[in-house]
This record gives sequence, structure tokens and C-alpha cells, in this order.
Amino acid sequence: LNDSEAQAWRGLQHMVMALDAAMARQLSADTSLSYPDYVVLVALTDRRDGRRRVNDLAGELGWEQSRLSHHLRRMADRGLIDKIPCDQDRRGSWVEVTAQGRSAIRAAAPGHVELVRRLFVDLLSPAELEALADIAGRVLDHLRSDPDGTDPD
Amino acid sequence: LNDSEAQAWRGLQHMVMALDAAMARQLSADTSLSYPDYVVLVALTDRRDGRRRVNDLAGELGWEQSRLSHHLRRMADRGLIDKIPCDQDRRGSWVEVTAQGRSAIRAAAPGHVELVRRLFVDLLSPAELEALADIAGRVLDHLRSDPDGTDPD
DNA sequence: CAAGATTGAGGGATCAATCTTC
DNA sequence: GAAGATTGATCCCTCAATCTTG
Repeated sequence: LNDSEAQAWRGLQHMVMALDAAMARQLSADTSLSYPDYVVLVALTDRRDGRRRVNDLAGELGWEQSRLSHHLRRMADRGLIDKIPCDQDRRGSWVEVTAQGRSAIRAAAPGHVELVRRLFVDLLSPAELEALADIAGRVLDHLRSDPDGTDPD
Repeated sequence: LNDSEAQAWRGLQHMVMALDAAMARQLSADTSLSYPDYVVLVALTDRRDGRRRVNDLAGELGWEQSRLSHHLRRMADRGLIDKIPCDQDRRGSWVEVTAQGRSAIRAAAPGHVELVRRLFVDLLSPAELEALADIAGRVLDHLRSDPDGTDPD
């Protein structure tokens, strides 16, 4: 990698690591949710019924099934979500946000969103935000078609 | 967050998560190094003497001291690095890459760099790479001046 | 007391193996 | 046999507490 490539690559990694750490610290200091908790609850409350199939949720979050399964168990233990057997496909199950989960995400969202603005969104121009979204889409599409980078070009 | 802001923010997180996972899988499949091992060894072998103060290394990597300390212990146990007492400041210590560590990073680097190219660098224009490096620098500078986003604007 | 560094405990993430249902 | 999901082992990361030297 030449200088400009390395700077982009390492800069990207450092930026996201530092931003994630800041988000995790803020949530941990001001709320009862961890950053992963927050992300799961946002996805669940995004639609009105507040439920998802576990596998769909994993895809939406970009998480491995096993990671999600472990995390959902911990969240269920703390009363943030419920697991409900799925009648249509009895291998699967639904995850549903509880009243307590809704209340926790409602309390946590404003502070989190404000931090995303202060540390990220407000520092970028609209064109830069669009360019970033475009780049991310391109890279993720390519990853989906070639998960381990083994294709000949 | 409006649509374009949310797409940039979530896209960025998903992209980096997926790229890191791909890097970790490739290293784990093809070499004896984990991704964190790789990053530490790259930093150490970047300068010719192959040694660093622990604290400097943490800053360079953007890692917390405690994380680095735990990781260095595991790497020392596996013979990849040595810890050497520092005479100038007897609170501190040096980390030095071993011959085995050098050999491991030499073996791992080409495959890793090729994957970074295939999954990331080759998908971006030079202007996009430069823009990304610029954005990362800006965000990280701001984080350094206001680590927890508590400043009034 | 502050700075460099380590430790132990506890939560989080990954891999391979497993179980059930399709 | 494959897909949805879980489990247990293991490694990794964070936090708070600690130790030593400046």
C-alpha cells in the first residue's frame, strides 16, 4: 500500500474504533444499555410490531448468528426482549422487544443521536456523507458477491 | 438523523465490521496470527530497531493501555515479542519483536495486503481514498480535542 | 499525587459442534 | 442433507483497582 492508500485504510479503522468507543462510553455512562444492546433495540423498534426473525435480524445488523444468539440470551435475561416460538417455521423464533426494552431505547436514543452528530455528522459536508454512503454500499456489495476476496479480480 | 446521514453512519459501521471480519478470517485461515497480532507486529517492524515503549505503541494503534498490556502478554507467551525493562524510565518497558515475530509478519503480510486491495483499495478512486483519509483525520482530531463530545459545539 | 504499566473480573465475539425442523 | 438457531470453549476487550517509579 502506498502512502495515500495506507492513510485511508488506517485512518478509517482508527476513526471507527474511536467513534465506537465513544458511543460505548456514553451509553454505558448515561443509560443501562451497552452499544450492542442499543443497536439491536433500534433494529427491533424500527418497525411497528417490534418483532423480527432471528436470522433476518442478523442479516440486518451484519452480525453472525452465533453472536446474535448469545447477545439475545443476555438481553432476554435482562428483560429487554422476549423470544417467541415461530409457528410458521418451527425451527425458528421471533425476537420481540418488551415494554422495558422500548422504554430503555426511548430514554437512550436522544443522547446517542446527539453524540453521533457532534462527533461525526456535523463534521462532514452533505456531499461527503453521500460519498461515504456510496463507498460503503459499493464495498459491501462486493463483499456479498465475494465474501473472502478469493475471486480472480 | 435523516436518511442520508443514517446511511452514511450505518454504512460506515457495517463496512468496517465486514472488512475487519474478512481480514480476521483470512489471517486465521492462512497464518498463525490473529488480526490484532498482525496490527501490533506491523507497528513494531515499521521502524528498524523493532522496539517501542508500550505507551507509545498504544497511542500509535489507538488502543487502550490495558488492552495492549493483555494482548502483549499473550503475544509474549507465544514468542512473538519480548518485554524489556526500560532503563531511562524504570516505570516503563520496551516491547521488541522477536525473530519469530518478524518471520510471522513477513509470511503474513503479502496475503493480507492483497486482501486489503481486493476488498477495499481497488474499489475506490484515488480521490475517494484521499477524501476518506481527510475525513478520518478531521474526526480523529476533533475526538482528541473533545474525547467525549461534551464541548458546547 | 501523576504517569507507565499490569491484573482480575466480567461482558462480548468467534469457531466448531450440535439439535431440531424443513 | 440443508437451514434456523443454540451451546460451550476460547479468545478478546473494558473497567476499576493496583503496583511501582517519577
